[in-house]
Amino acid sequence: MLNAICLPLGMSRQDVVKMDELLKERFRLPKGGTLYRQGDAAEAVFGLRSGSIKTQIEDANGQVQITGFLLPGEVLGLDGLMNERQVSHAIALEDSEVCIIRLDEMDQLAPQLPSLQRQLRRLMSKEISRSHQLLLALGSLRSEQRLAAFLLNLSQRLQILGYSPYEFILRMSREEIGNFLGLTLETVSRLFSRFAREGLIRVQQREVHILDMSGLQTLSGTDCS
Amino acid sequence: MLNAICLPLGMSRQDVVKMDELLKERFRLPKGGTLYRQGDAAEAVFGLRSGSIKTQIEDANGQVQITGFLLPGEVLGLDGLMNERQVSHAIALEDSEVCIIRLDEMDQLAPQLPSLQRQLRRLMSKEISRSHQLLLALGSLRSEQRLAAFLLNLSQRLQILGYSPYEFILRMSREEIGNFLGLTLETVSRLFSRFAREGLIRVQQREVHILDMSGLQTLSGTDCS
DNA sequence: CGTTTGCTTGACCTACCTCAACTAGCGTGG
DNA sequence: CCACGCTAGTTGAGGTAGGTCAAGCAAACG
Repeated sequence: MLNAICLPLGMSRQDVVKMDELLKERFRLPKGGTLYRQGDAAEAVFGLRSGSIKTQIEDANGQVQITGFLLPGEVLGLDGLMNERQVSHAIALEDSEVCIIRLDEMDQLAPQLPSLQRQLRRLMSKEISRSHQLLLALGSLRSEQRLAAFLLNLSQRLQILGYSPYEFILRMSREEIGNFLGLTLETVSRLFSRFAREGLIRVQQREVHILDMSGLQTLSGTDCS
Repeated sequence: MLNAICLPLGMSRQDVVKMDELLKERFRLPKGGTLYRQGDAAEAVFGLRSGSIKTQIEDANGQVQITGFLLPGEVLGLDGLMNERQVSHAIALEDSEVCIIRLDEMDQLAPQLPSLQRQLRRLMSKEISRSHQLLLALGSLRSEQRLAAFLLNLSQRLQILGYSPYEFILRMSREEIGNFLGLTLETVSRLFSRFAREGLIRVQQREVHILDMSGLQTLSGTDCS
């Protein structure tokens, strides 16, 4: 049941049993703790079981870009499989728990578990298209649209996890949101205030209430799909 | 020899022979032709053998974002493996030739060819970190840095293919470059003129000569790595 | 050889950034 | 428990990078 959180999709009963082998290894990560750093050896991917984690890359000048905020059930470390080196940092936004999926173990199980390979492929593909979506946002949406889309995305993912899509706690700071969306913290703050003033949301510190979901969708340009 | 272009890295001799099976299917694509469209069934990935291709996504409002310019030896369609549906368009920038790698065929070969799976994994991982890099560019670089980085990246990839890194023909319009980098065509044009004025490059229409590689590197912020 | 398409350049504008001051929580130690 | 300091967030004023609009030009194309 809980295993489903790690690599959830389309597996037979006995496959899941075999999977158990892979997922036996767990790891607790305190708030602010680093799961891995850019340059580390990458011999595993990680399934987030609880908590939340940000991933970020850093260029030669120390310029940082957050590439994702991960929620339980999501998988990280997929970008490190190219050269078995991590190319990003993964930092816990709150106390978190991950399971470790070692690649060599996975490859040993592969012949008996073709669905596992396909599953990993699907996850990687999803991450590719997710970051392409993000490119669209950074490349061509205006600030208000970016933040609206960000909130809606978060809301949706929390709903999938069984939480209310209408009220939630942001695990990240304004600065982190801004960095992620290619904006400054001031702009993010102003937008929160403005959205609240316009009755779209209610916000108090990191607690967000979505009052007008379809209003946000209209704003983000996501609704007419 | 030419097969190496399709899935090049780290394979034994006999593995390559088996690979041949997979790659027998070729396809010619005229300039402007569409290899696949968003929504198409995705049962294969494609290796670009010659020419160049752009990939782009389109949102509900028709907003387009180019996510990549592909050169020979590079693989596309990796973002469609999530739901066996293409999530992007692939359009030829010039007459091109692709080889087709069907996923079901690949999965059949998988038991005999574990390296193939690993190779695909590496390619997908590379695409993930490439788009994360791109996020960094769109999120936090200034226009001049983006264009400089773009030119350097192109130059590098062409050099790997055996072409001169100092002079090449852009296969894409100013508008396409602008869209890719999150800028307008006017800004791109102005930057080309400015780079030329400053002696960094010589540019005449789509023909680019890089005169001061390290100058470009300094500008892009890539040099001090 | 005219038409179309892509590129350049200029003038102006605005969305977002920068800088700065102020405020609210929140943890810590006296 | 309060006072203090610290960090995160808010808000304002003003500046600027890059967008928009518009005109002109050069290649490419039928």
